[in-house]
Amino acid sequence: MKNKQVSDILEKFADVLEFHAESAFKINAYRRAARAVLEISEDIESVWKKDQLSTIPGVGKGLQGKIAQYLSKGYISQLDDYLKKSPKELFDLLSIQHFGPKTAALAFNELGVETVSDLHEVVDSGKLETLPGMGKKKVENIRKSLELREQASGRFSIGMALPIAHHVIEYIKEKAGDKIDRISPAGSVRRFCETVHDIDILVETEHGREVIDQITKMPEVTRILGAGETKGSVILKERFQVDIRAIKNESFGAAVQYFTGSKEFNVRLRELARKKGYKISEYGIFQNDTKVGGSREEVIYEKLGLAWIPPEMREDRGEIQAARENKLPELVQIDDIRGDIHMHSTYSDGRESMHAMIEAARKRGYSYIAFCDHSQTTQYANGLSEERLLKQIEEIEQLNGKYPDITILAGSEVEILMDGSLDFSDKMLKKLDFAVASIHSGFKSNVTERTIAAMQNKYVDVIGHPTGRLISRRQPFEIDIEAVVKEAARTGTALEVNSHWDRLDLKDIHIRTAVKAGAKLCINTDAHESESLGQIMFGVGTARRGWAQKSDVINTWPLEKLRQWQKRAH
DNA sequence: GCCGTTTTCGGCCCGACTGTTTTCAGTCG
Repeated sequence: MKNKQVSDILEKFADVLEFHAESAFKINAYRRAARAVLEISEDIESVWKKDQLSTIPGVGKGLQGKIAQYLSKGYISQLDDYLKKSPKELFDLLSIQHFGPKTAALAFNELGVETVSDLHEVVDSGKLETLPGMGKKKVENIRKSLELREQASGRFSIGMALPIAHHVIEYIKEKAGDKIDRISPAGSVRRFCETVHDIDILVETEHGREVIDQITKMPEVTRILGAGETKGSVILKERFQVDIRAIKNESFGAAVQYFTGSKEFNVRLRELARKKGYKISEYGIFQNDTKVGGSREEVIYEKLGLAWIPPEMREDRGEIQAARENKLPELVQIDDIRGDIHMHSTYSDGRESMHAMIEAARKRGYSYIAFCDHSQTTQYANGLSEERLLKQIEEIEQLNGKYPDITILAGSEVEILMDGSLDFSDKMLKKLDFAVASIHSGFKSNVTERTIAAMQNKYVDVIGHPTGRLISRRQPFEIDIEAVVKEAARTGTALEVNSHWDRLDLKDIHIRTAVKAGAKLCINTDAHESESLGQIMFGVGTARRGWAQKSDVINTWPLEKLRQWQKRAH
């Protein structure tokens, strides 16, 4: 699957064009195409081989040729020509804040700045400051960015960001509750993106300066990037950037809409607004310079003739069209989840007893759960032998007697072996209520075929974390999602949406593919301690980003329906 | 470079902030 590589090279092409001051519209066309390539779940190489590159939105004649050249030869000659006339570390240079393409071109042409360390040098020597249009403050900003670049690391997980956002919101409510009205997260946190760059929080207040002053006094603040009347920006714990904006009542809805994004979504929405004779900004929606809305987000959608679009869908993936036709899906919600059917206990590598996990599940109001501890070949995770699994089944029977308000299912996270077989016999699997089949080794060997083989087993209900990625440190398997999804729909096997913040696997666009194909999903936490059951919200958020409805998700169903659905039932 | 329920040519989202200027360019979101 080379979609990521193709997308990256188109982004780089756009950067280079920007450096060489080509038309902004042309640059934008490259970026749109880069994004579109990433959005399709089909392998770009097979699309190309079928001669269907033109079906990708934003890919016309010119880009088709470039993508084809990249896929067949591994380079784009026109890009290479540009690169010859560009700084060696152009892409690193452009990633520095306040050092955009124009400044980079100036520094390259006048001072021969080719690398980040060249830039360090001309900043320190004062040479940069001598260039036309440059001054003390500009150079100082660049110097700060260089410094920050060394400590801050790009994007971090929604699993870390959301609790921080909630913490900041609680802090503001506590310290300045009397000065604020509404308060909301915005940006990628509100959209439940899998990773975020910074945390945006909007506050409705008439006392912007005071509220923002409060934020800068938070004990976790390690650096104040700015603090004014309408905007404050701080770094928490040397890592997380939090931007707070103080908004007046009459603009709050427009601001929440605007700062929630995504950028691509906003662009589309504004295009539509323009066509309908409106103009929208973060201050409101205007008709002939008269403000016709702004306090409430919903009004903007109403004026444009759209159903309100849930934040998780705002990615310019067809949701505006759907909202126009009143065909938005009714997305699955966290309260729809009736049970978590992939969790671990001290039987394998969980940190808490079954008893503790059950108590936590009851607190969440679940009506059923399944223990799916690791199976015998997963030695490193203290996987269960048949003998120990039988013992666990027995204990679960007793626990069911003890807890009449929740049904505890005996399951296993059974291993998909190198040849596609499972590491428990059918005879053993038959004794269980539920089975999740996963791959934990042999990441590079026939993953698609092995997964398909596992789905053909009548005792396998769910494929666990189907692509195996770890967001912070491991690439997904080379797996043919289209093929897996098709087989999942055909065999009646659900695909897991693993809620762990570092997995979120399946990811949003794959979920969308699955839903379209009629495959079922199962949103689980894979919890190894009771506290992690709360992570279900990240799985639900990701499923919503994939347009999943309640009916698509098997663990929103009553237990009876779930049992009926299982292959083993017929 | 892409695209078409106003267009096959002429459009392509919007505004704030900053710093450098004396009317605006660059950067960012």
